[in-house]
Amino acid sequence: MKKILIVEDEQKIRKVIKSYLQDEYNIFEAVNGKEALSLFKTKNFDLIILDLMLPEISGEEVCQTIRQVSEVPIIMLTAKSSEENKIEGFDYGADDYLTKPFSPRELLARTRAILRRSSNQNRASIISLNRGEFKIYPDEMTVKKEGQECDLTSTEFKILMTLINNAGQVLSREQLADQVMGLEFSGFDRTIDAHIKNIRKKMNLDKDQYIVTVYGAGYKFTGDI
Amino acid sequence: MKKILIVEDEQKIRKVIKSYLQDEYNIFEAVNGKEALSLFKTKNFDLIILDLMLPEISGEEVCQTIRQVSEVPIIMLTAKSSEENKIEGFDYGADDYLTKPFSPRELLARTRAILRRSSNQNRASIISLNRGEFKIYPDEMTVKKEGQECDLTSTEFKILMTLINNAGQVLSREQLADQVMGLEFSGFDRTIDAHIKNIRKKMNLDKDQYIVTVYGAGYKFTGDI
DNA sequence: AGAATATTTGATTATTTTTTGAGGTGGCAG
DNA sequence: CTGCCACCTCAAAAAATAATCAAATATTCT
Repeated sequence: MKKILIVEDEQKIRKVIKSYLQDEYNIFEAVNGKEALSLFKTKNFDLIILDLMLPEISGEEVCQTIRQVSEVPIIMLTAKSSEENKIEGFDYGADDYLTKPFSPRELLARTRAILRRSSNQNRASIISLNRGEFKIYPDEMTVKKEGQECDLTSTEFKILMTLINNAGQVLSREQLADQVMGLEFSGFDRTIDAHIKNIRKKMNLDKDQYIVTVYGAGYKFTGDI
Repeated sequence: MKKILIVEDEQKIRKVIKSYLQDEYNIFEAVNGKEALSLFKTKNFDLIILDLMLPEISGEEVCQTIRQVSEVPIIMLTAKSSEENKIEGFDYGADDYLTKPFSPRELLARTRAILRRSSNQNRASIISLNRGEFKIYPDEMTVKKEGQECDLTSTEFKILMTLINNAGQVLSREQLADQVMGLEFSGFDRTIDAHIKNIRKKMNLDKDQYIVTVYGAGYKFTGDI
């Protein structure tokens, strides 16, 4: 889960932001610039949401300090509404700006957009199995066997990708369910089995080809990628 | 090194932009529309960054004039006050737009994105589908099926173009909404569905023709372009 | 301002996927 | 070899998601 640092002195605003982001992200909080900078040194955040108006060290300073050593995306929250101030403020190296009062939903949308952009830079490329017999296109969510589309559902595809991304490792049904359906999923073991069955059937795999059942433990992906 | 032309009357902004782009690109500057057009005639730019609000000749005019003879990517800068005009910006043939005050880092990110895209595939001015059954005219925002105009609205057209520009890739409803209605849009998912329905109806498409629903994920454009 | 268009929305229906439970299968330890 | 337990399969139920529609808003045009 991606880690986001919220730097905001007003507790109320911090809380609202947190409530909107915590379902998708791992939230850390700092109430002033000093705390922010010391937290920043200890963790690798994926995004920083930074209030401009902070006690002691200002948001601008925090932003500039961080920029000297890191390219982490920064969204700045500014209370100054006059356009003049914003233009002056826009060169501290932030990636985006929101003027208070802002809509938390918009903040969420911008957060997603920025994180998408930064994760898009190393976009997953085509995965080829068995010298081209299978081709997997992560962006397109498709799998082809000898040019013919296998038509996996999104859950099936996610399970397959999880196995591939952890190739060689045995993943328990629980680990797979956590990854694919989310932690709150509390269904039966057989759910994963059913999906695995469908994947094997749709990709026409033998039971020991690529997706191997590890008796008493789970499944693992084997074979050259 | 790729050549970028910045057309902006405010020196301060021009300077900031230049400082962010000059490491990677060869920067040229114009302070008004006239200068821009005359520079444009002498050099083959890879990208033009164009302020909408210019003295003498407006940014829109500059954009239209350039578009009459060239497919060079254009990023438009628009002032917050004319936010309603954003949509029109696309009509003038801009490839992307940023609202002032904007973040220079975001401009850099979009610049890289656009140049990466345009180096891969120089977009045709007319897109033909299924050996001419459909013809799409991006500049005119029209789609014809066997010569007959399909009469898409601008939102519908933009959704279609977004899908085509990312052909093969699955785009979530949120991504589509971000691209087409902007990040501040916070409406319901069904909005996109409704537009897709209209596009399919107006273009008389089957559900698996070109615009494919990817259950649980979004939509994608498939088929030869 | 009023009409015409376009967009958004909420409700309803339709569709697809996911989950589930039961029964069958087969490996593995004793 | 035998029985147990984990796994596989299947099909039906349940849940999730998408399509469609009509009405409410918003926008644009005249």
